[in-house]
Formats: sequence, C-alpha cells, structure tokens
Amino acid sequence: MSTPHQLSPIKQEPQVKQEPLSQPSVSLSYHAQPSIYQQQQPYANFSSTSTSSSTTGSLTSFQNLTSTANYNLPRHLMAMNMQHGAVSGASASTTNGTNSAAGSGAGTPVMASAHLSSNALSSAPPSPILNNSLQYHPNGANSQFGSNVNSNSNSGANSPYIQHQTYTQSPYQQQQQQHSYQHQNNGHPSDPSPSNYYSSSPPYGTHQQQQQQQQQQQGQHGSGNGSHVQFSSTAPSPMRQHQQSQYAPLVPPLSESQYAQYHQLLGSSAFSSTQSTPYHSNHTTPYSSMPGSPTREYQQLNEKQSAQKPKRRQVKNACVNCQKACKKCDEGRPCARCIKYGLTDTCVDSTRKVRKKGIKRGPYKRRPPPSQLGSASASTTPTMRNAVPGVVGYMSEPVTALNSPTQSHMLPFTSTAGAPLEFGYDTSGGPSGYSFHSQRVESSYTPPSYATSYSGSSVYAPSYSMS
DNA sequence: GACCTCGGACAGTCAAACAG
DNA sequence: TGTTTGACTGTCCGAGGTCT
Repeated sequence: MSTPHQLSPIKQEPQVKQEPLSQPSVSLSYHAQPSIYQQQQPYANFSSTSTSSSTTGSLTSFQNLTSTANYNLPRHLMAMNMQHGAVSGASASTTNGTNSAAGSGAGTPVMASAHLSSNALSSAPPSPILNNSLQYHPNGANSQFGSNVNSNSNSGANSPYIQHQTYTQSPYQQQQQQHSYQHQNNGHPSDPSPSNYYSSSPPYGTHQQQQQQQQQQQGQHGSGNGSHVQFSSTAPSPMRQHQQSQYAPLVPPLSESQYAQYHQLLGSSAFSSTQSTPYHSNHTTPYSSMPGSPTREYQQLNEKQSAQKPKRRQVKNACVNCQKACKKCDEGRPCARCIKYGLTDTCVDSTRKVRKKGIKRGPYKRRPPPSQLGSASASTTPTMRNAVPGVVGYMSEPVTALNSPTQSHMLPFTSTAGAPLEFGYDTSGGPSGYSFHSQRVESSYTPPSYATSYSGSSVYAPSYSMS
C-alpha cells in the first residue's frame, strides 16, 4: 500500500546539483580573515536597500586608521598582496567584469582571483571564495539577501540546491565574514586594518581597465615588475602606487623596517604555505590568538565547519531492510544495500504513519517589531554568548549549526521577507571591550526565532526561546 | 575487515498559527 | 490568502560491539 508520502508528487529536483562544489568549498578558515575586498564592504552592504545603523565597529576602527602604533605588518602585507593580485589577475571570475559596489557585498569574485594570483600566496589552496565565484551571480544577486533569489514558500521549489546555484556564498557566510572581521577590527582598535583602508567598495573597473591602469602606473614610475612586488623606501612600488592612486589617503605607509620584514617573510615563504599563511594560522596572528577573542572563537568555529560535510540527503522512503538497519537507502527497488546483501526480495518501501491532525498548538513565538530591535540589540551586549538567556556555551556550540554550510545557505535568509542582519562589535562596550549588536534592517522581516535561525532546526528552538 | 546494532542527530513534511 | 512556525516522523550517521 502506498502511503501519503508515496503518493505525493515528487518535487522538482534541480538538474544541476552544486552541492559538492559549493558546500565543501566554503572553507571557513579563510573567512576568519576575509579578503580585503570583503573587508572593503562595510557590512551595511548586507542589504541592497542599504542600512543605516549599527556600524559602530567599522566606524570605530576606521577612525583609528591614522594610528600606526599597533600596526600589523602581516595583515597589511596580505592586503597588499591580495590587492595587487586583484589588480593584476582579476579577470574571469566576474561574469560582467565589474565589481558592483552596490551589490557585491562579501566574497567578490575579483577578490578570489586576487587571492590566487598573488605571488606570495601562490601555493595556498584555492580560495573557497573563488569556487564560489565560479558560480557568481552575474547580476550580483547573491548580495541581495532577502529579495529576489530565495523564495521560501514551503513549496519546495527552492531547494537548497537551487539556492546554492544562485547564492554562491550563503548570506550568512558573507555575514559571518563581515562579522568576523568586525571582531578583528575591534579587537585591535588601533590596527589600521585593510578593511578600513577604503571607505567603500573600490572603483574597480574591468580587468582590462585595471590592467591599463596598472600599466600606466608602472610606466609612469618605471618600477613595475610584472606581478612582483618591489619595495623601495624612496620610490613606492607599483603596487603601492596603485593603491595610493586610488586609496592613498587611507593606506598607511610601511616603514623601512616593515618592508624589510616583508621581504624576510617572503623569503622564508611565510606566505607560501597553508600552514604558515596568516590566513590559516591559529596561533601566530594577533587577531586570532587573543584569549577569549571573538575572532578566535570564530576561527575555531570556522575550522570546525570547514570539516563539515555536505548536507545529508535522505530518501523519502527507505526500504524496510534499510529502515530496520538504520542504514542509508536509495530510491531504487531493490536498493543498493539490499542488492549488496542479497535482500532484494524483501526490499520494499516501508510504511509511514499518517500524520496526526487536530493537534492543538500553543501560540507561536513571533519576532518583535523592528522598532524594538534597537533595544534588543542592546540586550545582546556585551557578547553574543550572553544574548540568549539560559543557553550555556551558546557561542561555541550552537553557532556551529548557525554557521553550518549545510544550513546557513538556507537560513535565516531564505525568506522573501528575510532581511539581513547587521552585526557589529562596538569597542566601547562590554567587559572585554567588545559589544555585539545585531539587528534586522528591513522592517518587513518576520524572522523565525533566533533559535531556528541559528540551529537550522526547530529542534533547538525551545532552548533559545526568549519568551 | 566486514557486519550488526542502535542512540540520537539530522532532514523533510505539513497542519496550526499568524499577519496583512 | 499567503507565510511562518514548530511538532512530528522518518532517515541514517557513526560509535561500539561482534563475528569471521
């Protein structure tokens, strides 16, 4: 006998499943140190509608640009490398060849190419962001979090796979990158982090334009050497020239000793291996090594997530043998497992119970109106860990699910009404110098409780419920 | 090493609750 | 009426045990 499940029409499956490409590629270890192209995007860019508040973190660190007291050389160098690579190597990753300032958001493909084309980083593994960029939405739609891409209507038409095809990088991952970087910025308020070198998305044009620009600069100053970086204490390198040409006011100069240190690092392949690349190091970068540093927590989380597998696929109805053995089944009858064990005769669909009806439910928790979110954000300080009363270890455990590549692409931004969250850290708040704030930026957003957003499963909802 | 067992995490479904 | 919520139910991962 067929069960209701069996009778239900098979929902359309996307023809091309990008899961293996997109999900494992999001090696979040990179995200702990987002590219400068991501960093360039103030996290207000989460929303194409532009947001207005909660930018304390970036503003704070931006104001510290002029300070070089705690200047961090590796970061600067990485930024320079990547930027240089972007100039010289950014090419095919964008479909239209432009980097939309309005809609690019995090994870721009330009950055991805930059990362790979950078000499100093040449042996680093392919950036997951590059992989994402291969699927980059030509219209920049992947930066439009809650608008036209995902339509979560419970119809099943928007499977996670479809979303993957469209969203090259999940909104939450983008958000996390931004968010993560806010940690860093504010963890080191005096650090003129690359993200703050630029007040907004750089005016990059097409690859050709960039090349022309670079060639002009190199010819003008006569110190160009392909993609290699040459430093001079008196004559700025072409790379620096390039930077300065567009962002000069925002780029603090390197001292002689800093350049010497850079050469030393390059000579020792400091950036040439994944082990020693600051992007991967858990111990050498000041951004991640601070005890209790949010950045470190995120980095650890990211590392955990990078090892996570793609989302598990289930068959609608396992055969009785697989069901009994609690083993993976498939749609075929006999299924592969039954064939393997010679159980083809008994390989039939198991029956499913009929869902009970008429069960009374309690009132659903609804999200408070946006007008209350501002005060709600205050309640989230000083740390996100404390944001949810009664949840111990909330930051270090559930966030794993929160950041899960298998779920973050689905939640919490899958709703058409979903508005991006703004995250930021305020250096002025909190006992540890951090204060976390977040808020939705569109009034139309009717979110799930944070519980479902973070866990991706209502299983956790009761734990996070905030009455 | 292959297979079995099974607790529990995870995934998918869908009716109730809700908002406009 | 369309959307969201979250309970319900099934799937199957993965650890531990047993067998060959």
